[in-house]
Amino acid sequence: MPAAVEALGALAHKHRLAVFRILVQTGKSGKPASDIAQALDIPNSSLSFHLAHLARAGLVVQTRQGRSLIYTANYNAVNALVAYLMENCCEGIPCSTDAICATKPGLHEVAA
Amino acid sequence: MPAAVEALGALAHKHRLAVFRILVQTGKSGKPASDIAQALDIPNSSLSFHLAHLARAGLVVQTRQGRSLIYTANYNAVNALVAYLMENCCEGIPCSTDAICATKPGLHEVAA
DNA sequence: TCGATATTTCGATAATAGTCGAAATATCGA
DNA sequence: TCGATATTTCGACTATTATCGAAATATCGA
Repeated sequence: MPAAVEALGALAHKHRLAVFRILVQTGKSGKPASDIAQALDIPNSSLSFHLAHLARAGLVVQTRQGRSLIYTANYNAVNALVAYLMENCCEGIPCSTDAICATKPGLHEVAA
Repeated sequence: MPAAVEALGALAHKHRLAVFRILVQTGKSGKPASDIAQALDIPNSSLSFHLAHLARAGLVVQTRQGRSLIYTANYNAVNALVAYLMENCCEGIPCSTDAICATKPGLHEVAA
């Protein structure tokens, strides 16, 4: 799963991790790039680079709304990542494998 | 939490992710460096670099056993990472925050 | 269509990370 | 103590990633 390396690499940066956490906390309504840039206080071109990185890894989804591009966290990507990390954990000793968030019907589902 | 960036960065590499997953699957008994090197087919010096990276990030723990150094996965580090990623998720809409593995009393606990 | 707003792409530069052979360190058994 | 085994540290090189200003693209309202 080279996708897992890409997702982890996308999160392994101060600014990108901050962006992702903001979007996780915001929920399915998402935030425009401008709001995020203001929150982080970095140049637009730098933010754009990081948003593209997160999107390429499937961790965020971009949708246009007028002149703004709205970014939303993809919770399922995190679930998949954790499932992959913990796959066949611990020589068969039972572990919780519950999804962290978002995959239960009726709760804030986001396209995978 | 710069520790989260460090942990994510430690996992964001083909070889280190493979090492970590092997140790997750091995459980608390752990594996010596030599076994891991053989499984991955990379030079000792390269593996040593990656193991040190994982250890620095708190994802694996090293203990000596004779001439061998045994490495063990630290499940709690992953739990902490996921908790941090999903903190205050989704504008208060309820989410599962169960630990993935290893923090329940009686099940394969590893020092944090 | 034009000017303003929102965001991305480009290009150059600076910084960090990965690779691997060779030498160093630690432990063991004889 | 000595030779063998297990692993790490060092050093030099290459490759990848981050940064940010300036120019390009997309959308809107008038």
